[in-house]
Amino acid sequence: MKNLDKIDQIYALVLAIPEGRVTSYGAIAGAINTKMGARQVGLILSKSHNEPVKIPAHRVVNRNGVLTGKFHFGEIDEMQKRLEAEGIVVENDTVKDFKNLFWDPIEYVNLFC
DNA sequence: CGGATGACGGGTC
DNA sequence: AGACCCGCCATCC
Repeated sequence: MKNLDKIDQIYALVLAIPEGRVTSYGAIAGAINTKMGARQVGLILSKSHNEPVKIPAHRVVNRNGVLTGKFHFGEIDEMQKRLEAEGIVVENDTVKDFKNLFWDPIEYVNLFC
């Protein structure tokens, strides 16, 4: 993890999010040893669609469980459809039962220490 | 080089 | 609960 570029660390964590679970931008930023904030994580993910590797960026929402990145998936409801395809209930652009579906990336990082 | 911008978050009221 | 402000920093003119 340490030798990877910050962007690769973000990608690695997002790729590690299990199906049917979600996390937040701030949680990812906090799990990585970086001075970057949650905002930068969102900025990186906004470009992730150009990457050769498929990044499940739809599993990343903001701290309130709101699908703030929905405008970057082409179709306006593409993000929501991908989440619902994994069994996640989305109501009014917000992940239902977000607190319970939340996947903390810090636990994943700790496995490699 | 500097100001504006943004898939954010924490704090305050 | 919800509106608001302010710090954050990579990126883009």
